[in-house]
Amino acid sequence: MSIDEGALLSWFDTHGRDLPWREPECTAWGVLVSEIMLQQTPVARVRPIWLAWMARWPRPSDLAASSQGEVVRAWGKLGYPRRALRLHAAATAIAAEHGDLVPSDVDTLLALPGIGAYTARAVTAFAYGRRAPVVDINVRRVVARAVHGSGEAGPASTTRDLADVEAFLPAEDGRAARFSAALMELGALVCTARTPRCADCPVYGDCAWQRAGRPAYAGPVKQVQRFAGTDRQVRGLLLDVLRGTEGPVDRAALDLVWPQAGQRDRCLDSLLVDGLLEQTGDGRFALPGEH
DNA sequence: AATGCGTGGTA
DNA sequence: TTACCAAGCAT
Repeated sequence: MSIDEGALLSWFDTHGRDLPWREPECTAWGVLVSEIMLQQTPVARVRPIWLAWMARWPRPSDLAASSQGEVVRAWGKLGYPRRALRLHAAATAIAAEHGDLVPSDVDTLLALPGIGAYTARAVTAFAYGRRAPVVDINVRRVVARAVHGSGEAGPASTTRDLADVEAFLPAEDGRAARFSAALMELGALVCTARTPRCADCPVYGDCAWQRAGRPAYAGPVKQVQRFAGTDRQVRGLLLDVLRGTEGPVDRAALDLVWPQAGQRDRCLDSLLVDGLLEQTGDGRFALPGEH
């Protein structure tokens, strides 16, 4: 079983979103920045930050010339701010080792910080129009349904997931890249996790899940991570204090954000270990490089 | 392989 | 309101 390329691409032409990182004039650096920002963060929240980011740092070397603190501040509340540090590190490596040009081959991209199996292939495909299986949660869900007839994707397995898509990816570079973008878009707009819009689906007629009578998902239930009360929440509150001020703050200001001293201290320490915060000579705390 | 890592919109 | 969900990565 496969996916009808013509039907999918025709649908993509009509219904694909106009996103700034899909514009023909968007650079490979712009594509890379978008892919990092979009890791676990919705398009609507990424768009304004991406626009500001690209206006301020149009090339990797521009970002590399800024401090980590400025980059973390510009990241704002996109979440998972370690991504901002990794992007800064990747930009530094690209500027220093790759002539300020984002690499185009998967293995070179994989060697950069913050770039994994998905992002490396997304950059290869979307920035350079090369053939590479691009597998994110949207693609895994579409494949699970349309190809395997399962209600949702099981646990991720890079090797298996890549092989799944490799099997039906068009052979030619440009067509493969466009096919991948369309497959992701279908998962994002139509073949959604909670309430799929099957009536609007361009591959409805070939969908294995439909043909099987839309059986309920029988695989392992994936645990939804709690947030309230976790270290993630406390780290976010601590970092938000620094984002909201210019210079270093003293400990008392950070003590206000969370009542439990033990957890607070643990989170503060982990932020220092991660390099998201630094301690000044007089014992205060600052974003990295901002003191 | 399972877990930790932010944040906010939606049903 | 709570629970789910969002273009993953590193360890």
